[in-house]
Amino acid sequence: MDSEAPAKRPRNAANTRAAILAAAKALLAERGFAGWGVNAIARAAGYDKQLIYRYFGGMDGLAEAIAEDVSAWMQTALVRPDHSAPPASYAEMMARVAVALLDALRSDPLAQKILAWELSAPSKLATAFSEARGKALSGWIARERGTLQRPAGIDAPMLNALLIAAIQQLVLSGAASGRFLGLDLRDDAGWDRVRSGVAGLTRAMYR
Amino acid sequence: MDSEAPAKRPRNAANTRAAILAAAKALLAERGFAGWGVNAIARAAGYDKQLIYRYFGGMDGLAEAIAEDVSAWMQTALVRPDHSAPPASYAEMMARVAVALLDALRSDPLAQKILAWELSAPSKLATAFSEARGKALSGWIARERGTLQRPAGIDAPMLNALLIAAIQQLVLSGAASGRFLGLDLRDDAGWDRVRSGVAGLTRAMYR
DNA sequence: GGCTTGTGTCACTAACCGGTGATAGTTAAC
DNA sequence: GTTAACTATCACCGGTTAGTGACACAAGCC
Repeated sequence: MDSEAPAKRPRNAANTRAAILAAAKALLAERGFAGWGVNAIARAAGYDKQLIYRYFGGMDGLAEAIAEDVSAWMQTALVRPDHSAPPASYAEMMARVAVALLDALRSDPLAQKILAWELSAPSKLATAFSEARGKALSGWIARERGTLQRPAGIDAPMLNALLIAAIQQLVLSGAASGRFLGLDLRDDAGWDRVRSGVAGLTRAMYR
Repeated sequence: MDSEAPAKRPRNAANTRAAILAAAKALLAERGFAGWGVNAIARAAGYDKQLIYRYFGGMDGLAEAIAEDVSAWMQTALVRPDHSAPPASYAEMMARVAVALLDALRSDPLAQKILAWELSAPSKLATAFSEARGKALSGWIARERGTLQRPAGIDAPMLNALLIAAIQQLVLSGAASGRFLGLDLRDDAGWDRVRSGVAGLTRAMYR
């Protein structure tokens, strides 16, 4: 019976730091940034909040650590699946990138919460993440583009920004309320419609 | 010298109610929903928070009152300026609607904060406002469309939703951080670029 | 053995939050 | 003038927050 023993954990600063970081990320992904603070995180991690100050220097440092973490993950996540045929045109390439971004965002509640945070309040985590995301995205597009000709006479960066903005907004709205204007974003059928809409829109842009 | 007199205000329930409502809206528009609560609102309005409970039944009622207020305003705000020529094509119509929506949203911090709130947490104010906004928008488009032919073979509601989603996201990002991906949204030059991008995109959609 | 360093917990503060009951002051009806 | 209803304020409650100082314990070093 070890039910009475206070569960002697081995003391290890690295492990503890990682556990706090994981708990902070999980809490942010689950419940968003409302009520995201030292008390809740320490409680969820099972450690005293004092350790958040000791290992991260407070919430700001913790937020930075999360931003680094997520950014690093994103750099590796945004890649074309091996051996898939390279895109035949700029329009085709952007259509693929857009749909891939949509699916990646939709399956990542943590990124959603950070994006929503970005829109609600300027913060260290938000801006750091925003810049990292921008770099990862443009690097991804540049890699995918390869030697493809960018269409002439068109403000392609602007159109791409509009496309990505639309995707972000739809993912955030879908996660928050399950719909956007008339669209039903609660099940895969709705998202299939969005995917084909995004693909069609991209081709129309660069036709 | 009335500097010592406690500024005897005439007692008037209607005035007080309006003052509280105005303070609540102003506070929400300025600082967003973080820290938006009875204490801050009562302090800003210059009345005791008890009156919020008496006149609105609490924060929920106050939020509903704001939603009604903003919805009513929106119904009247989304109209084509008098005597402007009716649009010649569906594409032209949607381009105008999109740019008008962009400008309207951009000049309304309160609507921005409510939209951002919608994305962060489901709430009565958010959902009520969301539905009202949807109705106002579709009504507006229907009115503007008049007898124009909707393009065939195209999922127009989907494309319009993407367009509006992009606009919303850009306005929110611009207000929060002044930029989106590579775009600079801090001054009118950046927004001019967005406007022409939106107009071009709309025409490309419905070409 | 003793001692230092690192790890983790506890207890406490001051400030804020939403919410409520009692009370004072004003107005209006009678 | 008296009384009743309305308007507004105050003082407090329990709970939560961020942040800090003091303490207990473990590991390793000498």
